[in-house]
Amino acid sequence: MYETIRGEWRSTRQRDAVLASLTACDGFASAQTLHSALTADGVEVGLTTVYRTLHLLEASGQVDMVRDGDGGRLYRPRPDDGHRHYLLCRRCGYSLAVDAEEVERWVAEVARTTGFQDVDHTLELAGVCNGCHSRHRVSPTVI
Amino acid sequence: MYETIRGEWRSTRQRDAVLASLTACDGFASAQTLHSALTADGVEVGLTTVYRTLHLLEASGQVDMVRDGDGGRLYRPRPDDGHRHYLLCRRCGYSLAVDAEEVERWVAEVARTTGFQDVDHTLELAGVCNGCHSRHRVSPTVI
DNA sequence: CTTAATGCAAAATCTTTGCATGAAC
DNA sequence: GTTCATGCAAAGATTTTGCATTAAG
Repeated sequence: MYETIRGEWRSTRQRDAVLASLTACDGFASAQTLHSALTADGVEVGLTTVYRTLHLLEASGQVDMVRDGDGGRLYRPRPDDGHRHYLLCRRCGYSLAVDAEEVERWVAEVARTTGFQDVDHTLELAGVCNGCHSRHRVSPTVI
Repeated sequence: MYETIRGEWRSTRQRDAVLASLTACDGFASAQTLHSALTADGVEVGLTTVYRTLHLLEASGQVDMVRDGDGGRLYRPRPDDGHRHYLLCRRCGYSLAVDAEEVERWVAEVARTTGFQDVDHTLELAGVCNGCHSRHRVSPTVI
């Protein structure tokens, strides 16, 4: 398992590095991307540890996770005020946090009317940002 | 590649079987689930073909795809009136189509205000249905 | 006949685990 | 010193491809 049953986890060089790296690259990054970035920077962290750390960070609410178009996991440090939704650019990977208050309310309403308990939701938006659209047809990048 | 560049695709025993099987099991099914079901029914279809057929069906808008909690793909025949969103029960896999008109409008508005082009969205709701909740704690099943 | 679909086995991803070693506290 | 974290290599799971064969139109 990934977590200490309960309580704080230890602070280690690797965990600090993963979080730092994730914070550094703004936008979303996958476990593999982070691992490569770290390695490129000469920071030695096992890929396994990156995965485990991201799980921890996600479970403790310090990072957000979204899925890319192929079901892969992408992470980003959580802005600071909880649950967020993003609009990602399909071409350049640029991401924009959007205010989804309206959707939150809608979800609550759906939960109420259907009688489902513990309803949670995932919502992801993807499009082509202004920049990419004007300088039309950039070679497709990450995400 | 999966598709004939343009134009109709051929009707085959396998494709019919996949679609029939997907239609039969209401609720969502994964490629693997369908393949097992078909095999169990004595219908011989390669797993590869199931994958390819599902891609085709999705691309042509005949089925909906959602992602389960682990990024796997689940498919279901599309109800008949386009784009749909679902509320899935985490325990039993029961699924309910929900009217997300409001969300559609919200997405359009976001697209407009951000200037992003070709914005599309994924929205998934998961909770615990009434049944599962009352007969509290059923062993977690699929999905 | 001509072109597309099938199915197998093999590859490619991405992610998780077993287990011995090493680092925190 | 205990307990937890690391990292490797290996296993899993899911999805995709190469290619020869078979079936559709």
